[in-house]
Amino acid sequence: MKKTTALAISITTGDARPVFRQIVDQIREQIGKGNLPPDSKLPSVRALAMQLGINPNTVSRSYSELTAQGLLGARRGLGVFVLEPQQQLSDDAQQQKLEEATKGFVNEVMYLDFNPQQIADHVLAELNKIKNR
Amino acid sequence: MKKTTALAISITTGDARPVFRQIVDQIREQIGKGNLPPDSKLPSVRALAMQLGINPNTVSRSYSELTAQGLLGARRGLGVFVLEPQQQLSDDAQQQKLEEATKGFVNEVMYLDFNPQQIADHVLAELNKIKNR
DNA sequence: TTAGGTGTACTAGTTTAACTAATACACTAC
DNA sequence: GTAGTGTATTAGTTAAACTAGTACACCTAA
Repeated sequence: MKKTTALAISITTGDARPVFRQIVDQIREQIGKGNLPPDSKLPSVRALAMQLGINPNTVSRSYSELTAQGLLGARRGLGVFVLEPQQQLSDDAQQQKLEEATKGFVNEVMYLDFNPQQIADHVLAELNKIKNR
Repeated sequence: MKKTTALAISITTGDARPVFRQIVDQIREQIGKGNLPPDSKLPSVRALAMQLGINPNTVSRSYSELTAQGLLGARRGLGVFVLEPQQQLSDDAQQQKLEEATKGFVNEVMYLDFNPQQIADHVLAELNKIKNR
């Protein structure tokens, strides 16, 4: 039987993001870094809920969102697994997503005392840390 | 007497961001693009509230936040003005802000079918559009 | 001095998203 | 049949966001 991979995530009180969003973001990050390879099994919604001290429905919501994004696959009676990377969005939708994300990011960093090249280099460095690219 | 600069912003229903946050972000963007040069006068909280169909307290909240960020200066009886750019954050706080913003951005774009260089180039292009850098 | 326009602050109420709790059902492997 | 798994629903609570109303302090022009 498939062994569950430990999930090194936590909830931060004071984080502006809702709890379910924090879970979504951290799991994406773990997958992106290769700490959760395809086919690995995640903790059950009840187990992760106990680990994080939250309600199983909240965990289920996070898993549902990641499933909708194509990162996870859930099977009743069996559990939740990391999927092989597969693209859910059309080319247009991806371009739009990139535009939107970039706009938000630029809005956050535009007034910092870094020049554009420094910021772009920093983004490139962080992206290059993601193993599966 | 100083003339009020028209403010080309709007509220988007369905946007996940709260209304006051949308206003903050759009004013930052207008300033960043040079559409609101230093010393220009923004609409009063009552006028902008009417323009956007929201409560003056909500506008006041947005203006307060931008004032705290050092982008705007408010004077009772006179109005709200764009300030000369000045840095509010220490070097460490700026570095931290860049790390945090980059992490969020990377989380959003990591699974798109673009390579790191493409994404970094796109960020650089958007940053170079901001005139005051 | 007054009127009109400006920002700021407070109280009270409403709305809505997020979360919890409980429960029940469907699926799977043993 | 049992234990463990995901999924869904209902009901309740909490807190953030927003509105409405009101009042006060400041500023300029007349």
